[in-house]
Amino acid sequence: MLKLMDILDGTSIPVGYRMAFIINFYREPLMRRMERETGLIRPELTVLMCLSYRSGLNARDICEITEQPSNTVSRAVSSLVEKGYVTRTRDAVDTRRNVLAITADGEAVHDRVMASFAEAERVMLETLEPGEVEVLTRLLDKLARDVERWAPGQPARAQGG
Amino acid sequence: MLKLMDILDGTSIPVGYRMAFIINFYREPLMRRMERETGLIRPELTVLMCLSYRSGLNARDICEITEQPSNTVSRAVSSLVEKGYVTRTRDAVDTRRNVLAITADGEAVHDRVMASFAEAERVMLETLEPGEVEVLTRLLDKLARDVERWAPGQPARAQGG
DNA sequence: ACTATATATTTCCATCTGGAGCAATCCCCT
DNA sequence: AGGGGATTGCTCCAGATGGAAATATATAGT
Repeated sequence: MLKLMDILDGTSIPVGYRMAFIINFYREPLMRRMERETGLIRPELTVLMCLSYRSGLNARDICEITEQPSNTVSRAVSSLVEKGYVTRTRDAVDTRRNVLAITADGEAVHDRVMASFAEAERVMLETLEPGEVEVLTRLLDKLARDVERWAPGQPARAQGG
Repeated sequence: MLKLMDILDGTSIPVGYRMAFIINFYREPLMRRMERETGLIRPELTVLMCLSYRSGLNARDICEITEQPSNTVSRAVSSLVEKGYVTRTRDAVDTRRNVLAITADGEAVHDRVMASFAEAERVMLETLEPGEVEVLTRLLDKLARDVERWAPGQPARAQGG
């Protein structure tokens, strides 16, 4: 059966296409499962990840870290507050700010989701030798670290997964 | 400045996350530029790519090749027909079918878009040694070819880029 | 103190996208 | 020939998402 992968085989974007292809089959199903099982959607996970890494950020900080638009972050935060995964308290000094913090429930769901992603990655990488995984990681890291140079100015969109 | 990449550094999904990160900064800006400059959106490019590779497919074929839902393909085809990039003619034998073909204009815009993607990839890969690019391509291909084993049953969503 | 500007967050609106279901057509079997 | 199920393509609707504008608050300059 003809698959997109075969069509792409002949194109002049061997790396970009394979990566896009792999990510489509890695991230999207995981996102769907996360949504089904936890009710979280992508921007919400992104916010949880940021707050899990560093509590006390505000929405603006998260916008800058993740390069997501402010309305997306705002919605995600509101939803997470409703769900009890995040607390939002007005900053006494600058009352424009809302200081955000992850709750114990939020940490729990975050850890659960991340563990399932890790497991999916483990399965995906079973095809490769340990040495190959190491090389792949190193090369991807090199590209990712260099993003400022090659990314066309404007940032990306969705994160997570 | 703290970036998502730094947060991800500590997670247990080193490969998936770096790939997602890279793709976000590679594909999404290219898609935006394509939309701005040619008026095409992602599913439309996907259809053009299929028809450029093999003319005479119908919408169902494209659904199966790209694993996109039928309504997405249907919309893309209608839009492409309106734009003059694709022709749609009822199959005389099976009048349920619409036989699709790419036009000269369609080929032209397809080639233009793909060339710009290739150029972006070239720039992105400048960081790596030629040998590294080769290794990276080989490893990604290994993963992509193995997708049936590790992908969680249900397919992905967006293609292109 | 007052105005102008900057910043944080939210709201409004338009678009993209997928799921479910529908209408037309075809194919197989009797 | 005709009925039942499969196949093709499309429409309806709901959700996710971003751009731009609106709102509220803070800060700087005079």
